[in-house]
Amino acid sequence: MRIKASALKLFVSKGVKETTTRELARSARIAEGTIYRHYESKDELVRDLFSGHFTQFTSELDRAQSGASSGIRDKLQAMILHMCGLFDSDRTLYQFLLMVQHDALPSLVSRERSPVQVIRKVIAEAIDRREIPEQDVRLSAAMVLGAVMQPALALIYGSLHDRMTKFAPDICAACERIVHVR
Amino acid sequence: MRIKASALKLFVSKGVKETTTRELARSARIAEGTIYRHYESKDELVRDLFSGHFTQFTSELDRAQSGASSGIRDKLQAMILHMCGLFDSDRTLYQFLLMVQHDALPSLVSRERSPVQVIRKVIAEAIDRREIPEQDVRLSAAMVLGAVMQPALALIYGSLHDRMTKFAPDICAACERIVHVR
Amino acid sequence: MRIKASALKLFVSKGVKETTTRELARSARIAEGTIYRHYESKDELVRDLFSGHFTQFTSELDRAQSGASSGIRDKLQAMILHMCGLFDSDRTLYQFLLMVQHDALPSLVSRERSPVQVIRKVIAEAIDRREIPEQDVRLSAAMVLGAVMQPALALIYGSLHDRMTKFAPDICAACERIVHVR
Amino acid sequence: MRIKASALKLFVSKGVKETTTRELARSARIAEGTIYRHYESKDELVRDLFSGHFTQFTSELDRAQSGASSGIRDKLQAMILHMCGLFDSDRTLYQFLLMVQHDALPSLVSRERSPVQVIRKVIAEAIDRREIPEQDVRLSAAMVLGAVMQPALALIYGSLHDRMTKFAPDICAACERIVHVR
DNA sequence: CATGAATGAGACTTCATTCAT
DNA sequence: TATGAATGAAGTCTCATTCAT
Repeated sequence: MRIKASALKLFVSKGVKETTTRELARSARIAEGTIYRHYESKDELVRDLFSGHFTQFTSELDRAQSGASSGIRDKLQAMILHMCGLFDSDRTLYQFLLMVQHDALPSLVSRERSPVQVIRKVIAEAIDRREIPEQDVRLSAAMVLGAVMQPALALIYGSLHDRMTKFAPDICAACERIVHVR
Repeated sequence: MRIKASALKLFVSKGVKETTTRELARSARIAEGTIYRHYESKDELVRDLFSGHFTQFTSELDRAQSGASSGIRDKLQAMILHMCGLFDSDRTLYQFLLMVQHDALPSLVSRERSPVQVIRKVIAEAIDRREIPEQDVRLSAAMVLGAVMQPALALIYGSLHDRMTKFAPDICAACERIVHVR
Repeated sequence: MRIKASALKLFVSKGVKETTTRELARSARIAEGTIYRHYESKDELVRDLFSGHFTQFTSELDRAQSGASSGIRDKLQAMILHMCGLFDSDRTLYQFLLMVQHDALPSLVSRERSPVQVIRKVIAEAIDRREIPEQDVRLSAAMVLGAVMQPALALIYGSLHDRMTKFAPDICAACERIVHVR
Repeated sequence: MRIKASALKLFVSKGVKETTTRELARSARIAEGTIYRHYESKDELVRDLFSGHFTQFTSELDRAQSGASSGIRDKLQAMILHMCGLFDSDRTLYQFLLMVQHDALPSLVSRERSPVQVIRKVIAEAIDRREIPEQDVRLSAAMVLGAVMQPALALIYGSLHDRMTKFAPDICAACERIVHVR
């Protein structure tokens, strides 16, 4: 729907609070009042948008991982490629997902089913399979996620250039080393 | 000063835009108008706060690094210990620094002198010294920073517990592997 | 529109700066915020009001003058009658026009097309037609305008009574003598 | 005193309401609080300033008039020269006196003893002496005042140039004709 | 379902005045 | 008596939300 797409773009580019309903309406080519036919409030729109995309992204990440062959190397690669691919194809959505970690949004998001959680699972299963040594799964998952997210930020703020997919191999290699593959 | 401390706490805990001057004044135990004897506007207060702490943090990180012996291992460790130590001693300030990367704040901050920049320098010098192989310095620095920042976020949002310093050794080890030490 | 009428009245009776948006809203029987759906700021409202009325008044004065037969006597009379008539029919508007000369409003108003300018033109043309002797047109126009404006002020402040139109004949005669008619 | 001189200048150049006590203090090279050692309030300062200068000006005008020989021609000339002289020597003060007629200041000023009142007296006495014909003294006095004030405004706003004294002879002649001298 | 002018609570800011030093 | 930081009432303006059309 046009509202969601406009809202996403505006929220990402100027922040949620600094996006007014007036701008939102203008950008979606609808009247201000019309927003309230679809959402009870601006807050509900925000919530809907965030949880929808967050849930979907988590599912996709999980699907990418489970679609890969059973080694951690392949699973890590699948997840990282998925994230880099999303960055390159829809940077706005990607940034939006990044926002979730910050602002006041984390409250909106379940800790149960989240990207980190998927990464944790992959690492935990690899440990179970003795592919990698015992380690603090939560810490490793956080570091892996960080090693993907921070380069994305660098791309966004211009200190890194090119498509993110180009960096995928190096990121994969680094993540393998983080979790002690081999 | 009481204004700065209160502002920092409020900005971190609820966001800049969602902190009103009224709350700020009440929290600092001053009248609302008094804010404006110290800062021209709320915006100026934000700017002052952000750039001040950001600059200081960057300098401290640089000092930590240069104080360490000349190997990259020691320098990485010094920087990571510094960041973990700051997290444990002043989590509010640390979170504030995290905000700088997101929101609309990055605009306030010079890309010239920033934490990543310090990390980049350390890596670049290690390459020059042949301690570690050729690599994309910008990418490596981003991944190292991510491997420190993301665990901090996990601590903040409660998926990781304990003092951050306890994780420092593991983070150091991971970062060394990221940049191919040995 | 109700806003303009209320604003005019209040600006005239208590001054621009001393009229608050709250009073303005109450007087126009609208909400304070509604003002800002019609004008970008209080300043814009002031500007709009002033320049609009000033321009219109200048045009009317010009029309009055050009509608009269070609002698300076008739033209002076037409202009003076127009001004006296306006005073009697809408004293508020007249006072508002007086304000334009003072306060800080003159800046808002073009020196190009103004009442004095119309009077100057009438005098200059009469000189060209040899109806009246050579003279400093700018000075004469100023004195003529003054001989109309000051009695209006006297009426406003109560040292002169009656309708202004009653004084028109005497004012006309005085103005003719100012510019040396015959 | 420095306060009065600074206040006069600021009030004239930007208006009373738009001059802040802070500016006033800075301009007078004193602390803001010090103003209140000399005046109970900003309002009192305004009142003091206005009525003081207004009274003094009225007295001077009266003195100028009574110092002249007994014909109306000389008395008019004396008054007009006095006003032109004041304009040329202290334009700020002159403008300030002009303000009195407008803004909300008239309330501050007695109708009893004012410049117009002096002019009225001169005209009334000339009528008594049969120098000039019967006429509406209040109207004539207003027109005379207008014929002096409006050129001053023209000088202030730049549509007339030169020193005002240069225009005095013409203004005198015009005023004589206004009141039917000869 | 759509519109968009109106609303009014509340945000940021200004400034005359006070008061401890 | 002078200072100037602090005050807080009041001003201008914003914006999510409502409602008559």
